[in-house]
Amino acid sequence: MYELFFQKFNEKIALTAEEEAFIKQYLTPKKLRRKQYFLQEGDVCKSICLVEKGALRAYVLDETGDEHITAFALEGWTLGDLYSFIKAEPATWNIDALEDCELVLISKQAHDELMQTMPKYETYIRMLMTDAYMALQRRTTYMISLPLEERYLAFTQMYPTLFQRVPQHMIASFMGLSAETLSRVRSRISNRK
Amino acid sequence: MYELFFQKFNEKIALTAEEEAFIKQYLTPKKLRRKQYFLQEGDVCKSICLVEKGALRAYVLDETGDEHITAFALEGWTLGDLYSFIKAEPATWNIDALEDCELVLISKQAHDELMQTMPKYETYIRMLMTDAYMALQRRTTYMISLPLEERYLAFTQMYPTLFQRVPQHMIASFMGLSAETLSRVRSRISNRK
DNA sequence: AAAAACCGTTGACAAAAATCAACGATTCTC
DNA sequence: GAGAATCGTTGATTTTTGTCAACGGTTTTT
Repeated sequence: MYELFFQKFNEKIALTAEEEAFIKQYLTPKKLRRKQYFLQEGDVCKSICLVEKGALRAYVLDETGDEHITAFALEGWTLGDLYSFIKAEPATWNIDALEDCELVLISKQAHDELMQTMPKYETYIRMLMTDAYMALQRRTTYMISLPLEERYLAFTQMYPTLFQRVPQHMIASFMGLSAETLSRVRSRISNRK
Repeated sequence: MYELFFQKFNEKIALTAEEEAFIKQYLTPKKLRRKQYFLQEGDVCKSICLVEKGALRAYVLDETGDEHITAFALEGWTLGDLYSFIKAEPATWNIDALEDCELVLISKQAHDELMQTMPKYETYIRMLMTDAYMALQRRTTYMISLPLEERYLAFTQMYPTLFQRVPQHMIASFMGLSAETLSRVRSRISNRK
């Protein structure tokens, strides 16, 4: 159990068997069926999760009830409404399962205790945050600076697995486009080759 | 010297006078005249900086030579091309001074040594990253989910000082809009009141 | 196994944003 | 202090994107 969680951890910071056992005490497994919520808007995000199996998406609803996808998570990725998790305020994001999922949960309490007692955990979180920030920065830079077709190609290269696995209208939403526009962007790209 | 740097640090993690003195050894002051570069695309970002006085902007150039502003920094903010800084790869961002500036620089080497030797520094950086990530996440969420007028108002509230201090066409660029469109958005907002 | 929901694409049209040009009013620069 | 550059706005036009509707082909649900 928790294979991917510790694989990802060890890629950043090597852990001894004892350290792994220590951390395991703070983790909780959770299974989620397709379409089930991991988090609903208004609730406090009490845990962040790592995806062992399956796929999640995060989205916000606008005033007309339309969904706008803000993030995805596939195997090995970590997801949560970070603002809500850190500040213990109501979440603005909804997170639900695109496929049946196996998750590893770290509760806020577990997170705080690990942060206090285990320097390696803090280092891991720091590195995770740094990587997440760099990735989001790149996404944002592409959003404002690349024309649509280049942006789509850049995103494809940034998240190749994701784009194969997730319906295109969700990719469109993630990019801030209508499904029809993305479909036309794709057809323009294939015509120009 | 370094007043704002240590003020910001102490807001997160309280430092003793000895600890401040220790950190000071790793810092370098730098003055920058308006329009001077802090970083140019293609160079490796060897330092991140905290702004003691003045204002910076970061931008990328597209294939037609147009600028797209990716970030600003006012007094107390930290800025750099993080990806380039961490990975020691050529920067994709340009950073220059919008006003005459006084900066505090942390070189990559200083950063790495502090990270190794001083747990409080790592904690500070972790918190800085976390805050930066949450802020960027909010910006990204607004970008894809809010209609233009609401987005502008949300950004105004998110960065009130910035919006007073920086020319509007740069705000437009930061939001991924043309200057003319932002001007019209603003006039629509004032007319509806 | 049948019905329902979902998916991606296309066409016609409407709405939104970019572009180009011009203007007066600062503000910088020399 | 004069000339040049920058700034924000507005109008006219073009381009881009969203919206609405329809379709055939999946996949899900029951």
